Amino acid sequence: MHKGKITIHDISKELGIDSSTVSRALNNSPRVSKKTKEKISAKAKELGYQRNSLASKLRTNKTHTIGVIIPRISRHFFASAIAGIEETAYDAGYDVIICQSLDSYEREQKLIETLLANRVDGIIISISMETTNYNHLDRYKANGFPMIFFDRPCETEKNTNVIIDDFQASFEVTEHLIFNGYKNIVHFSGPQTNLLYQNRCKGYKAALKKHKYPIRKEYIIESKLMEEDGIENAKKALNLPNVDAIYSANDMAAISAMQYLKSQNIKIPEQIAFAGFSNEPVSAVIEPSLTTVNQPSFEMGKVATNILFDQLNNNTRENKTTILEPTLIIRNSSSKTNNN
Amino acid sequence: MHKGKITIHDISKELGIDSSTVSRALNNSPRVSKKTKEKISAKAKELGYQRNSLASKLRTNKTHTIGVIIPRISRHFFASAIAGIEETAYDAGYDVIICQSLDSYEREQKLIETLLANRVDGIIISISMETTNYNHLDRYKANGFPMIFFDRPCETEKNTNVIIDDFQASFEVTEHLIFNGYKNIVHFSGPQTNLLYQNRCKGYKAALKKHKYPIRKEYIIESKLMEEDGIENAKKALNLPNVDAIYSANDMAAISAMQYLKSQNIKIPEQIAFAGFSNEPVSAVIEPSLTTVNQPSFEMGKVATNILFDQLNNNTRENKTTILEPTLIIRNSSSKTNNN
DNA sequence: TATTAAAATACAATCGATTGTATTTTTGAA
DNA sequence: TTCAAAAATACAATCGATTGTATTTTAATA
Repeated sequence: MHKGKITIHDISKELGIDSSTVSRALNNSPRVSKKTKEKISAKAKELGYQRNSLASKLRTNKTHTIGVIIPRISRHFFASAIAGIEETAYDAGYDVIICQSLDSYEREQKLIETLLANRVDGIIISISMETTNYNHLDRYKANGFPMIFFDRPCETEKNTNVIIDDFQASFEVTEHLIFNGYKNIVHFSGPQTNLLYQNRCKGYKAALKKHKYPIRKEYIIESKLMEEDGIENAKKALNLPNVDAIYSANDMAAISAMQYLKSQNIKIPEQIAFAGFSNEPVSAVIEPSLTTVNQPSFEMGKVATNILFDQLNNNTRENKTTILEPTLIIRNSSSKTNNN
Repeated sequence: MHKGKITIHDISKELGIDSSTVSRALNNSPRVSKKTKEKISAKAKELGYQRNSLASKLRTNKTHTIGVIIPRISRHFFASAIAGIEETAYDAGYDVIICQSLDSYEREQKLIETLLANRVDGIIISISMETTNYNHLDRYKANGFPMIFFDRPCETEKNTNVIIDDFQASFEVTEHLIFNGYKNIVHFSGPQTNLLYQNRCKGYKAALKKHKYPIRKEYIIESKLMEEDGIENAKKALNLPNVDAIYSANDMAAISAMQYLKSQNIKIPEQIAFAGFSNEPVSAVIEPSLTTVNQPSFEMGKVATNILFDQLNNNTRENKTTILEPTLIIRNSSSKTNNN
């Protein structure tokens, strides 16, 4: 048997009913009588008919598909956001195509092209760390396609962003460390080309400033915050004088830094306290458990998707930024007492 | 501006060149002169032409897309397998559509339908835990589409599977525990409808048998091995006499069980030793670090994809099972001595 | 029964790209 | 310069489903 051989025309011929009627019947159009519908769907089943979505999408110019581009699916935050996106999308009868940019600009560009070529109805994207210009996105948006940014906002003028208050969360984490008596807090920051990491860095600085602590450039270590960066950063931190706490802009780097310091017999939090960001599951398992910030990832996915559908249904392209509230999760890595 | 408005016909009109020539030029056909190609691609760029893949796929009956269905993207094993799949696929000029079944049979069924409707060239799947019949898959395969099963094999007669030697790995884990002096080993098993968990269970039993240890039904606790199951299972294990080790058929349940036991002040591995399966990253971070089995996930993805391409290119549908070798990773949760 | 409105179905064009065949243009050899 | 071969381009059908319009059938009313 050949690939997806059966078409509405096969059904049409077998029954002597025009293919337009077959199409309408399969789409449950009121223009087809009940009796005919039954005959058609019975025959469709008999022949193993499987609609060709490509043809349908081509004709209707509607794919009922949204594209999602994220840095990597293995991060809990993104996996959870995708869950939120999929739930909302499937309820609305939309399919979701998940793509990972692996934080590569080139790949992100290609993915956009592919999604464009496949005529997705809209895109939800968390831009890659490498992305510093937005030409590839502008071109897409110029076509009038809706595009929602989440987690990592897009800096250019008019965009729809769904983010958390990174500044505020970062401020709270830092202040939490300060309240617990830590004075020389190193910050592992991400690429400053990205607004998200800029904001987290600003929050850190603002907290120091509020409490009249000095802001020292060398205490801000910039990297891509991958696992290996955490170790490198930890080494750098050890070479700085008096460091008694490290606040990492993501959990990944915090975890590997902690592992490294533990291997060097440095006590956490007694000698160096820790805080991370994102609440990856592993942060609850490591000892001491890692103080971090929980982002409402699932909700973010839902919100982003709903906004996308709003824009699609009302054919508007508003440029609002929606800010969701993160929560500080205090665990054992950041308090001098009470460490079980 | 309207959606993806520019077509080859627009270019055709503007230049007074037939659309067939435009199409050939854009596909770099030798039938079009260099000069014309240049004119066309310049105009295409100028107009912001974006090929409509849907039309192309419809016409050629080739989508250059493969579908991947896995239980969940958040599992490290699957994320890593996907990396292997994507790398291989992209090198061959194929797109990949990732879908998660969330271990639901119903969802898996729908996903197959969607992929079918979108005429993917082939499917790579790790079936859901709930899946016990294969009608939805058979129907797909009956159409002559290639389908590769990985990790969780398909039991029905003729299939192409890429799996690891679960029996052997499980046997080794269990024997490792036995060698370390553990005598009453509980096994957390997954749904026995799934060959994978059957094999892991068999390996466990075989090791006990070899060393003349009794196989006790109540020592085999079956569940879906989710996080919450680990806790439940741990409670059950505590009610059994003399339990001194737990071997869980996945890391997830092992980790949550360990966390629970630790909260009950039970010493690991002194009182109860642990071993898991899959080598989730968290298993290296928990204390004590968890002995587990590493599956060559990335390689599995690559192998599965290459087999798929073989079948596509040679138009064969062989039914081989490829078995990859897992490795036992011995950490601190399973040895009575040397626990740092 | 005749007439007409409503319901059901058929016809035909279309979505955008591809591709076999036909035609025109160019090139090169005689 | 002439003509065949080769190169370049044009024509037209096609993939499978959808949809506006036209036609036929059925049902309802007078």
